[in-house]
Amino acid sequence: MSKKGNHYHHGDLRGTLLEVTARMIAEKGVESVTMRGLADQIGVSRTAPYRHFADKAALLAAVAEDGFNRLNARLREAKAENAEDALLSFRRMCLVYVEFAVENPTHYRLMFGQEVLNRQAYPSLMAATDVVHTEVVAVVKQCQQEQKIKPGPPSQLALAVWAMAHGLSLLLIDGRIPAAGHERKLAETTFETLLAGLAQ
Amino acid sequence: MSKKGNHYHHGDLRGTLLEVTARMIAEKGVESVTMRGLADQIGVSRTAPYRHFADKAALLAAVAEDGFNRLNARLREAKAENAEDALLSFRRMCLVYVEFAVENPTHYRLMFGQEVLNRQAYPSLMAATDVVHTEVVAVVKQCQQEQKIKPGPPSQLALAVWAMAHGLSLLLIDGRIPAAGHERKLAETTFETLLAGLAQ
DNA sequence: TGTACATCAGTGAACGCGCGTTCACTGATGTAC
DNA sequence: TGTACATCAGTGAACGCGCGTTCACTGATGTAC
Repeated sequence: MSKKGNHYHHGDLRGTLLEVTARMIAEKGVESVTMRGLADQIGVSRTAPYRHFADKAALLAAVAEDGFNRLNARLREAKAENAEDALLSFRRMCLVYVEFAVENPTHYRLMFGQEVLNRQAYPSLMAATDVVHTEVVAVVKQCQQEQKIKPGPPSQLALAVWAMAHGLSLLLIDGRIPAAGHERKLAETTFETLLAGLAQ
Repeated sequence: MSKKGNHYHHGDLRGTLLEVTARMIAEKGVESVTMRGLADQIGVSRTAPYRHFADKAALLAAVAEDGFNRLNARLREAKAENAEDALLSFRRMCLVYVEFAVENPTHYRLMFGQEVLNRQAYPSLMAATDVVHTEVVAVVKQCQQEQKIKPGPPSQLALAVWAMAHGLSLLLIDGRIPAAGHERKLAETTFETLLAGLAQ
């Protein structure tokens, strides 16, 4: 904890790397992230990061994983806030999802993009990714129990939801829909349409 | 047309560039495309491509545009085949869309990805992109006229469709859904769910 | 409490590579007369 | 039909850059006795 004056041992370089990488991604996109630039910006030698991450891919994988964890936390939060009403949970989760993407566009792209190839090599990243799917499936099941969503394989119905959320997020992020400002409204009506199809 | 023996003038370097780039993208992904590699593979000097494209970005934009044109052609074809039944047109177009993406994953990613930044600089690319949206809107309108889709702003309903198609395509392409082989079936049931919501 | 030593997070210089692109040029083509 | 010349698609060498990563190293830390 004696940080002052200690320029040799950084204290929490790993954490700082994750943090600064995330900030660089947010500000300038993934392609702006370089191992050298990162080290320079943190004020550490260019080889220091390699003490904490085997290579650049590993660092990006960790950052992507962090993103999934944040998204998952928000999804769970949305669910918990409306624990008594599954359908409301569902609606909130859909919106929260798109909200997250719109607020963290470059990070969202990293999470789903091709910068991290070879995802098999990062089991914890894959696990974090799976949680999204699991959460959606769970809430669908709950809605089915409350008879707000038609019967059928939950994972299949959940897929429709995820596809919609993912597609809408990306179209918004990439500016393919002129929706500046009223993304929220747009997402709402879109999900209501889907929900109507899921009901019955 | 006297191609034989003429090694100086290629004949159709522009077309060949587009073709080979598309093939490289299909085989190894966009990141594998380099101006040098392209020239080498075609057997032309490394500067020759610059006679036809201002820079790499311009080449990729042209390839992306080509992709949109191919997709649009298939959408129109699907529509024309079922001109008498708007709802059938609609269904076919949805499936054709996902089919295209699954068959041309890397190309599809280029079309919607971040490799081509600065799309404003390529008006014809933007035009080709808009056609997708326009086509979907048109078929939605038609379905509304035949009272197969509920009333409401067609472009908004079309958005739900596009988002679903886009999201499903990407999830499939990126292997985030274990669906090897039965993508088609999966897409069908997913779109049916959406369609149920669009009906009424 | 003091010392010896293993451990590990840092350093700094350098390697080596592939890339996009520019430059001054040359060979082929097509058109005007 | 033959020649002069503008045009344009090619060439080949080279520039210059930023990048990820390796190497042999050194300074700080914590633990065993």
